[in-house]
Amino acid sequence: MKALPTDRAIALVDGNNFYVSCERVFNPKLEGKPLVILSNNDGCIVSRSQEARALGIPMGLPFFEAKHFIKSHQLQWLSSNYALYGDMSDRLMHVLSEFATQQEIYSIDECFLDLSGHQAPLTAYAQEIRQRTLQYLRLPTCVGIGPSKTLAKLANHIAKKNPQFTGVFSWEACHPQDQTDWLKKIAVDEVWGVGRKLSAQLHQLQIHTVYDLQNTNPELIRQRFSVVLARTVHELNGISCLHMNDLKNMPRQQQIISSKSFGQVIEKIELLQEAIASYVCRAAEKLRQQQSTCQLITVFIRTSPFAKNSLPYKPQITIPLSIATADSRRLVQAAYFGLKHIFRSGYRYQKAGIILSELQDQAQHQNDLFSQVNLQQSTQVMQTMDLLNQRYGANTVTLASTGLTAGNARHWRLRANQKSQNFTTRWTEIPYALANRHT
DNA sequence: TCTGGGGTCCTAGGACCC
DNA sequence: TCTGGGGTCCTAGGACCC
Repeated sequence: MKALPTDRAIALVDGNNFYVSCERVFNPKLEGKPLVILSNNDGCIVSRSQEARALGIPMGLPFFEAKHFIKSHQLQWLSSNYALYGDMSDRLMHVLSEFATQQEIYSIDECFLDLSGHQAPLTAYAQEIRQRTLQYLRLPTCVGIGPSKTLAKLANHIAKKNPQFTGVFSWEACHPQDQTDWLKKIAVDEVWGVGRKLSAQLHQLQIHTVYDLQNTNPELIRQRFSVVLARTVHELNGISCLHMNDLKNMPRQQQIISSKSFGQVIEKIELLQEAIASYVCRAAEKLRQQQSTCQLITVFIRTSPFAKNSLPYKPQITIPLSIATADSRRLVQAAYFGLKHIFRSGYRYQKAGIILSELQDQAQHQNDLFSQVNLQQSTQVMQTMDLLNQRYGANTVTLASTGLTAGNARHWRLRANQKSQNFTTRWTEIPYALANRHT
């Protein structure tokens, strides 16, 4: 039994049931009730309150399989409201940023903080962090602290599952024998980077607990699996291999995806075209926001993987662009070209999407000598479009190809039957008392 | 009837070249 | 006509994450 090193300290802070908590901030009536938040299309359950978990509702469950709880246990449900969660996330990250010199935002509801060099005990400091987010934003959080990111994640898991720690667990504050006990108690599939497939294979090698994996030769793991899992073994031993990517040295995003399931299956290419065009427009807007251009666009369409009595078909095609671009019109053109190639009639399509990749910095843009495209004009048109949409709301101006059919008639539109208001991002929807103050 | 969306990284294998 | 190995680059697909 050897103690984990203490020279480095990384904290993982994350919001408890983040989406649920965001909704409860603005609707306290939801407090103490079983509540679930649904994915796009009201398809799956993506966030559950403690009370909903207690009913045995697992993460990711298709909503229709949980609907009976609405009657039997007054289960409350909401469609997801990403504008709200995104905005609350920004606020949370800002509050947390004040507690460390280095912060890496890892997902909408969690970030790493580098606490190396801080005075022990770190658990007290972590409690302070929790108090602050609760006081400023009414968002409950948990904190896990360890010498590597992987151990910090694991510590966070322990903090969350064991109420006696009141939301904070730190390896450094833990006796070496207790450290070992925890590692022996936790299943290997809880480790960050070990998913379903890997854990099944690890079980075959008699590696069942975190402790087992920690004490396997990383070289052997590298040969049998990959460098990624070997790195995880090092991390579990307190040797930090995954470094902090804070905002300053954040690598640029490498691809932008926009895809969605349809409200109902569609069979006509015209409707697919509308959907694809609107996905391209959204992705291209993101592309311009980060001041990039792209060189490749991938289009994919697919039938439902769950449909029992129809053939599966899920083609995709990647179209190279002669010049890197961020012009929605050119991207839509290319996407249509691809769609025509892969489309086959007679199938019931349930989902489509596009991926922009080979992203480049707009500044390094190279124009093709032989191209007829007037770059400057293209940039101006796109800038104007983005500006109008920013000022007057999304989709004020868009390409005709995204469908001129009146709103609800668009078959491919999402279902979102029960969405809360945009409490923090739209003047017209912020809570009354607050709105009054500003008028 | 109803089953999410948006990312990252790595690897194996094919094409091509010398 | 027969016959080789090694390197690089690219892509598709798989695994993982939230």
